[in-house]
Amino acid sequence: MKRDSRLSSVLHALLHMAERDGPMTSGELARCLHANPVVVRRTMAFLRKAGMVGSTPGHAGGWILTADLGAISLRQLHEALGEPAIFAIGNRNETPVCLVEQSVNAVLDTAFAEAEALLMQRFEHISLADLAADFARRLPHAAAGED
Amino acid sequence: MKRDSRLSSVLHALLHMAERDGPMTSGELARCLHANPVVVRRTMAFLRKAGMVGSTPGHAGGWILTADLGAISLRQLHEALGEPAIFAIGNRNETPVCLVEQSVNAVLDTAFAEAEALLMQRFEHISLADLAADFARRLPHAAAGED
DNA sequence: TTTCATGTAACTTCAATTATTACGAATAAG
DNA sequence: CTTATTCGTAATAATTGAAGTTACATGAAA
Repeated sequence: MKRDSRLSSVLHALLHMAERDGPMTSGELARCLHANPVVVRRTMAFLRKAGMVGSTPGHAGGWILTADLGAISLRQLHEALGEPAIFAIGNRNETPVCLVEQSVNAVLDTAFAEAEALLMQRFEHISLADLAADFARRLPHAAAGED
Repeated sequence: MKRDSRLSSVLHALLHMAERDGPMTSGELARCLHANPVVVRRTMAFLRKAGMVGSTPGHAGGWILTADLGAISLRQLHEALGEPAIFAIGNRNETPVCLVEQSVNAVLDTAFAEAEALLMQRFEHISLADLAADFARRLPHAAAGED
């Protein structure tokens, strides 16, 4: 299965945008992410709908942050992306008639729900500002290194 | 992405086997699971390698449990299946040069690792016997209903 | 008006499980 | 011994959703 890396991508993109004065184009972001510009636009469109970024076409256009780094949590980003499925493991049949399978589903659902709740709780308390701070700690007082 | 339902499948299969005196054929299990007999054999082969079930070919052959229900935990089953990826979400690049992306990966890895640890802890303490007990509670003292 | 850049639609590619077909090997019944 | 049954496994398609690609329309600024 191919894993969804959009959350990882937008975090990377937003942090690069935060270190930039003007807008960044899809092409520039794509080069940072080693990705495709169309995919970048497609993914960033989700964040635009959520009011986190803005885009302007034409000369000197591109993408800019429209919210404070401290006001954007990983959870909000996950939601902005449409809350994609977190787990690659799931029930074979979500609405079984078989009582045995109902027991199996109930037990697995409970365990996965607990794990998801923990993850969302963590995501809730991590903001882009936290990530930026972590990045600053990694900088060995060299010039801001791009990728 | 297509979700992996093998853990769910083998739980369902093992519980049906537990309620049976003799062996169950791949065809019978496939009918229970609404699945394909070849897929059943392929999946059950993992559990055979782990010593949880046995198979015999030919007349009156099929699959039998070779371990106690209380001795098989969800965690052991997950391991027997080769510990497939749990999350459908992941980093875009696992070995980034970019310091920004390293921060992103570190933060996400930590959160996902915590969620995985919780899930594995739950799996460790849930046995097939627990599932069988849950199933018994669901039975409205009707005849053992098959699917 | 020309040039960038976004906005999208319409594909193709990719990855991993699941499904299907086919055939060989082993076991037990007759 | 022959036959029916059942597992073992290889080879190939179907499936699903993200990611990549191509193409073109739209909008903004020089």
